[in-house]
Amino acid sequence: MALQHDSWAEAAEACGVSPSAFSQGIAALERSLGVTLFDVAGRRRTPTSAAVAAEALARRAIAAHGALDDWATATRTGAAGLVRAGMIDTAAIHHFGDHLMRYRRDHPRVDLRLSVASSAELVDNVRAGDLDLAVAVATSKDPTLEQVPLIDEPVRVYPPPGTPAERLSDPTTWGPWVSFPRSSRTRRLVGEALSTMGASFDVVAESSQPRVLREMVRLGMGWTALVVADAETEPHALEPLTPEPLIRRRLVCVRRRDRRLGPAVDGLIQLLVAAQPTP
Amino acid sequence: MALQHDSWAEAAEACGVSPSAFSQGIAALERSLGVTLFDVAGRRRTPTSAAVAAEALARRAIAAHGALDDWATATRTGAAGLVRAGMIDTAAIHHFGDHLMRYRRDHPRVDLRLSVASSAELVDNVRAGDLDLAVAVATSKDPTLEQVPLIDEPVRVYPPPGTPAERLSDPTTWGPWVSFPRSSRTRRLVGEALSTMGASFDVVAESSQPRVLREMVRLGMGWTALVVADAETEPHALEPLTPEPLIRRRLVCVRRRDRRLGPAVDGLIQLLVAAQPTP
DNA sequence: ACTGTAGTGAAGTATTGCTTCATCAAAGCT
DNA sequence: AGCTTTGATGAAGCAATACTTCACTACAGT
Repeated sequence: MALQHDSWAEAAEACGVSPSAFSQGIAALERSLGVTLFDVAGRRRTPTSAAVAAEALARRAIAAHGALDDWATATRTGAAGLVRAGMIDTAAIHHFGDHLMRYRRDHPRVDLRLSVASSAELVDNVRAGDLDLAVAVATSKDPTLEQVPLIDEPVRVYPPPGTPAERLSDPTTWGPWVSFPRSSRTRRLVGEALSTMGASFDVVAESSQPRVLREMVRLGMGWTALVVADAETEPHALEPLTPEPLIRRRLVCVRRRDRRLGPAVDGLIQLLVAAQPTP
Repeated sequence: MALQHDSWAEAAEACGVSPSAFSQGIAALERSLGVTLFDVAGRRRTPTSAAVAAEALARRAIAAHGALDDWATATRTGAAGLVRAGMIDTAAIHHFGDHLMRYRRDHPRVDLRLSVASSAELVDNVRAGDLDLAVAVATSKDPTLEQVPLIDEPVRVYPPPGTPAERLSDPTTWGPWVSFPRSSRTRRLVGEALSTMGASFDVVAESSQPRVLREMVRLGMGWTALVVADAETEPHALEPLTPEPLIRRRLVCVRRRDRRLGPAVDGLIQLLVAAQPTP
């Protein structure tokens, strides 16, 4: 601004333009505003009282513009933005809980919203565009979705405590079962694996919460097949039938292929793929 | 903004430009910000989550710019601005008090600052540029100042109550006097008038306040010559020697000729010159 | 009075933003 | 499927804007 410079030419230089351009610019501004900003006394230009008021308003306008610029650079670098992420409970709690905390701490200007739900719901939300990314059990091929593998989790079989040893070795005698609700991807995978082994998979109790399934097994309601992280954690950890997993459940990061995500989302995804699975 | 319009072309029309220009403009904006604002799905353009954040910031910037515009029009019409006015006490109280109140009421966005002082001080301040206008006793010709006449005030002679009748008719027996301080313009004018009449003008008591001079006369300390509005108002109004005025004091509106005043100042001046002198 | 200098106007030029026209791809229709 | 319609975009051209350089005027300081 010209208010704090003594000479017209000095102010022009501060603006980085020639004195002539500065003069023309001020004249054009006065014309467009219809307000005289400077009194002319000899070769001296004295700012009018109107000029100081105009300067305050002009500074606010410039600051508002600069705020947009700042936001743009922050968004460009991934320091700011909106990230709508979804995770299944195991991922949110066991595998990526501290990663999420760390991301939150390192990116305070990112608005990270996490929703925990079942794989099916998460993938549906990603498809609808309500979620930017989801960590879920790998789904069938879908050309509109991109799935990058994150973690392979072993799923083991857990009989109720006190099950006779002869039943343990014969899969046809396994069951009955407690498992996730019918819509669960894991339940479907487990069911398929048991069928190929010749075992029945009659589910006598359901819950979406691994904690609840674990307690049911402890109470003798039935067998279950769970991810190790869900089954063998205290309190009341279960004893696996064998160390060998029944199947391996693959957790992937799902996102829409057509949607260009912001750098903030990319940053979170990179963090997830770089994360070593917590054993 | 394009966020609330369904089609790209519709938004372009709302902006008053061709669809092509709109497309180019958005592309340029995305390029300059370095942030993708719209996802392209088929021929559909879906605003990114970044776009809604950017829109909020952009609206603020536009509003700030509009505020400057509003201020400019307000200033142009005289509805807003800064007015630094000066008046001698008589003008501020008797002649223009209610005019000032009215102006304040009608122009709430005008920052009106009134300073009451002697004519000499006021004119000095106008000369220095610290006052935009002053209502004062007419001064000697000064090419840098413009003086527009406002009011002619009669100045009458007031003897102390109980003065012998034979002294009243003979100016050479008038006096002694109480009057304004030596720097006062009115005092000088009165002194000159009395001299030409052959009367002495020995001042035995001074005050810048007409109220005080009036009381001194009532207490018999001496004669005075005052503007009617100052002398003949209750309480303790004085009795004039004759209805004919000794002199007429001319109040003028003084302003610097070289300084371009804002419309707010012009409005006040017009109000003053249009004001009928309160009798 | 002279001279240096600050501010301004005029002419020319580069950049910007717009329009029109052409092109391309996605929807919609039969 | 094939055709047509339509909406977004790129290219060329044009107008407006903002900047530069250069010349000029008038103030200021010796």
